[in-house]
Amino acid sequence: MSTGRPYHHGDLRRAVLAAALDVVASDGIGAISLRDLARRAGVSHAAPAHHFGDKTGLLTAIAAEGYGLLADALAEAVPGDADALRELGVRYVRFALAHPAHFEVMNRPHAVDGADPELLRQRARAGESLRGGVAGVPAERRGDPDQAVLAAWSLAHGYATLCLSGGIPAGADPAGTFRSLTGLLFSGPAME
Amino acid sequence: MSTGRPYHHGDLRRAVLAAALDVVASDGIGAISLRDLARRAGVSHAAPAHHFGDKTGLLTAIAAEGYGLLADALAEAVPGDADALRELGVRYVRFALAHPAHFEVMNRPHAVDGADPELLRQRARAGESLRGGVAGVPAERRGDPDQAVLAAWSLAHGYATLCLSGGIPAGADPAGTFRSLTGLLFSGPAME
DNA sequence: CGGGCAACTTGTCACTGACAAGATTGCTCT
DNA sequence: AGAGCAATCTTGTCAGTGACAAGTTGCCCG
Repeated sequence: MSTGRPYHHGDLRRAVLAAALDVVASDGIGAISLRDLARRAGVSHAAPAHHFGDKTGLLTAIAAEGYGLLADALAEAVPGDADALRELGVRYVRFALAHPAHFEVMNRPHAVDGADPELLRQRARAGESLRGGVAGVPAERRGDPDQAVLAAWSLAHGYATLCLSGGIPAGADPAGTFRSLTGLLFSGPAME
Repeated sequence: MSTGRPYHHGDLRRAVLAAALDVVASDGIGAISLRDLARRAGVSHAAPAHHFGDKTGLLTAIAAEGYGLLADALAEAVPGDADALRELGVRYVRFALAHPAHFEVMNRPHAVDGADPELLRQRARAGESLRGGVAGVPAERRGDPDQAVLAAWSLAHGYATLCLSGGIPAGADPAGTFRSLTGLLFSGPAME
C-alpha cells in the first residue's frame, strides 16, 4: 500500500507503554485511550490489543514494570545499615517521584488484574527487597518491628502520594525533606 | 404518557450522587458512567447533566462534599488538647475509612475541576478545621511545627490510603492501630 | 520452498459523554 | 385565577472508545 512505514512496528509494546506513561503522567489514568496510543505509535487502532489484550492488560503491564523498578531501587539499599528502614523509605519516595506514572497505576487496584502472574512476581520481588533491607537491622530496636515497618511505609507512601497530588508545597529536595521527616520517627532507642 | 413515575424525580441530584458513591466504592472511579447512574435513578440518560454539567462536574461535587464532611470531622477535635495532632490524624483516618468513595475522588486531581468555587470553599473549611485543631497545642513542642504537621499528615494519609488499597492487613480496629502508630511519632519532648 | 505463526490491518458493534432542541412541571407575580 | 418563566427532565444525535472477529503481511524454521 506504500504508506511509507513498515508493516511491523519493531517494538510496538515498548512504544505503547512509553506513550501510555506519558499520558498518565500528564493527564492521569482516565485520559488513556488505546486508540490514541495506537495513533501515537503510528499503528492501527487494534494493534495494541495484540500485545496487552485489553486496557486492563496494558495497565497491569505498567504496574508490573513499576514493581520491578521499585524492587530494583529497594535492593540497592545497603544491607545491615542500622537506619535501613529510613533509607528504604527514602528510596520509596524517590521511586515514586521519579516514576509518577508507574506509581499511580500501581496504586489503582481496580484498574489492574491483581491475579496476573507477572504482576505477582514483580510485587513479590519488591517485597523481598524490602524484607531483605529490613532484616539487616540489629533488632535492638524496641517494640514491634512489624509496627515500625508499617509506620515507615505509611509515612513514605503518604508523603510521596501527597507530593504527587500537589497537596504539599514540595520544596527543592522532596527526598531530603522526607529524610528529615523520618527524624520524628524512631528518634532514639529510649522512648515511652 | 402514564409511565408510572412522575416527570420530576424529586431529588435527582442526591440520587445520582448516592449512586455514584456506590459505584466508586465498589468498582472505582473508572467504572462510573453517567448513563448508568441515570438508569439507576430511573431518569433519562441526559438528566444528570443538568445538575452537574458533565462527568468532571459530578466528581467535583463529590469531592467538595467530601471536604465538607472532613471539615466537620476535624472540627469535632477538642481544641487545646496537647495531643491535638494525633487526634486530628485519627479523625482523618476514620474519615477515609468511613467515606472511601469520597476519599478516593478527593485524591484524584485529574478527575476534578480544581477551580470550582464550592470545592475551594469546602477545602478551605477543612484547612481551617485542621489549623484550628493544631493551634491549641502549647507550642512547647520542639522543632518546626510545620514539619510536625507534615509528618502527621503524611502518616495519616499514607496509612489510610494503604488500608483502602488493600496493601495493609487491616486488623479489626484500623483507627486504633493508627493511634498506636503515632506513638512512634513525637514520642516525647526530649528527642535528638 | 512452503507451512505456520506472530504482528498488524480492516471492519464492526454496543456503549459512552456531550450537546441541542423540545416537553413538562412548579413557582411567582399580578 | 392565569400567564409567564425558569428549572427540570426527555428525546435525538454525533463522534470517540473498547472489544472482538476475520483477513493480511512478513518472517522463521523445517
